[in-house]
Parts: sequence; structure tokens; C-alpha cells
Amino acid sequence: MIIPIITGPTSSGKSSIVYNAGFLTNKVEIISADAFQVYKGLDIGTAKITKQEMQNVPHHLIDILNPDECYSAGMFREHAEKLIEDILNRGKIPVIAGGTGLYIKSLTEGIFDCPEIDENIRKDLQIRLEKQGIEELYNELKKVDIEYAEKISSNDPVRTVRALEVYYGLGITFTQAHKIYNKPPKYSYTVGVLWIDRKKLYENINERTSVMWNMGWVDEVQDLLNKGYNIKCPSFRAIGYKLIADFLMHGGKSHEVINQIAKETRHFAKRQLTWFRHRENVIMYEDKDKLENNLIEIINGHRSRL
RNA sequence: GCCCAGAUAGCUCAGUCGGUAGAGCAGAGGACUGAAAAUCCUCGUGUCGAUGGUUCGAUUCCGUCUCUGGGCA
Repeated sequence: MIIPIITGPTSSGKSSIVYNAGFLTNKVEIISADAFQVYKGLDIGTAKITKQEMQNVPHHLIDILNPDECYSAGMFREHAEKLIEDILNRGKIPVIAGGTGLYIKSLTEGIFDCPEIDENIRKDLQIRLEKQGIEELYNELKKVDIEYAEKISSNDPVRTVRALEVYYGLGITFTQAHKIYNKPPKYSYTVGVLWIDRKKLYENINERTSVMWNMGWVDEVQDLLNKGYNIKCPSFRAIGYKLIADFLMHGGKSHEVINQIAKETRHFAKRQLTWFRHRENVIMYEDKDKLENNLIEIINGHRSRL
């Protein structure tokens, strides 16, 4: 079967589509493709669905990690493919839903099957980055893998560190690793993108940010801090969490924090739109109901693709 | 009413010793194979408040007016 994937920018309303379709048909299990809903304790800020909703329709890859643990596109792919297999074996239909473009790409286009790399290598590179600066590391990458170095910016610490980590960990360049360890997609997918008018999307984001704040987002962050987590935890890369932690520790005006969070969310949504716009083999839906209906038809076997 | 300071890009402001102007933010476009809600790249023409004057030439100097702050009555 061709597995449906529903994606779209943040605040577009994609979760409600898959939830409704799952609830109405009662033969779906949802696999979340969201880089931050994997964390326990990040509920309001990641717009997680309620416990009740999760009981009504099974959801996977939500609340699977503590806030100080790392996750990645590669791990996501392994987990998701295993889940797809399990769900199909149970005679149910897997639906993938979420806004993390890279995670979805790891399924639909594949991601290289990287062998385990000693995590100390990245830590060392991290330390060198702080001490010596990006220029030093980028020049090093240029010497070993000019092909990849030229593809990225000389000012991109994340990609530079990643490429060097693979080089030192595997003994081959990042470029070679892609070829050697390339692993094509395991299943076929049909991808629907919920596309929203920019102005409307930004309005949704502005409004939703205030709603989240009023739902107790600040308390949620306070809880995380009380439990001993801090802004260096991977989960705190999610929009809002660092800003709120700073607000709790140093004070400030709440409306300014809210505006800042909304702004970062708008920037994020814009990046998502750029990403989706340039994907091949995705179907853009401006009509939410149509997307939901087509998804239901797939689930019921009356349609094979979105 | 008088005095002073402003009036320049959507916003905050810089600048032009007179040759029609530039930063930050906002906004837009883009990249992105194990941090992706991350990370990174590119993009700035606007009656320089209005109107007279001086000048080859004024957004820049001078006068008047309008508006906005602040001060004095």
C-alpha cells in the first residue's frame, strides 16, 4: 500500500485533519513526524494533542524521550519504518503527520544509513568550534571534502561539524559516505501539503502564540527547569523554550516575549513553505476539507494517492 | 503665546562639510542527508514634512508654514 503523509507549515491545522480521519475511520495509527513532540514535558509549546485524543486514535513517536536526550532524522527513519511494519501487520493503516520536512524526506527520499559514530567526536569538534572558530573547521573540511564544502556556507557550523564528524568517525568523506551507505526508501508514500495563504498563516501563528501563553506555557517551562533541565538540552531548541526560560530567570515584559516567539514562529513557517514548495511529488491542498476527505478515501481503500 | 529639538525605506534611526541616500528590525526569496521548531545564504528608490529663497545644482544652507516631542509662561 501507498502510505499517506500529511504535512504543512506550523499552525496550518494538519493535526486535526489526520486526527479526524483517524477518528472517523477507526483503522488508523498516526506516526508523528515532529522533531519536538518526541519530548516528554513539551506539550503546550509544541501544540501536542491531548491525552484523550491520543487514546481515541493511537499516536506514535510522541513523548518517547526525556528533554535532555538527542533525536535525529536517522533515528526517526528507523523508528518510523519499524512502526509502519508493525501497524500494517496489525491490519491497520499508518498515516504520517508532521511538519518536520527533513524527517519526512528521510522516509520518502531516503537518508544515508550512517553507522554509529562515537559521540565524543562531535563533542571534540564542538569544543574546537568554540575555541578555534568556524573558519578553522571549514578550512579543514575544504581540505578533505571540497565537494561538500563548496555546497555549504563557510559560516555554517552545524553542517561543517556534521561533515567532519562523519569524516573522522568513518574514515571517509561525507560525500563518499552518502554514496556508500545510501539507503533508498523502504515504502511508497503519497504526500499532501496543507497550503495556507501567508497572511492567514501569520494571523494563526500570532493568535496561537497568545493562546499557548495563556494555557500555561510559562509554567510548563518552569516545570522543566525545576526538574533540572536547562537551555542547553536539545529540546530547548524548540521555539519559545529558551525565550521563556530567560523570561523566568531574568524577567521582562510578557507581551514582548510573546511577540518574539510569534516572530520566530513566523520565520520558521516561512522556511517550511520554502521547503515544501520545492519538493517534488507532493500535492498541495489549499482546501483543508478536500485533503481530509481524500485521506479518508485512501484509508477506506477507495483511492490510492492524495 | 514664546524657546529648543525632531520630521529621511513599513518601524527605529544614521548620513550627505550642497552633486537626489544607508544600517538594524520587519518583510521577501533561497539552501538544507543523522542538531531541522536547528543551521546558513541573498535582497534596501524612498515626493529625504510642505513651500519660497540662495545656487549651475538643495534632502543637505537660509526664510516661512504644518505636525510631533520637551521646556518656559
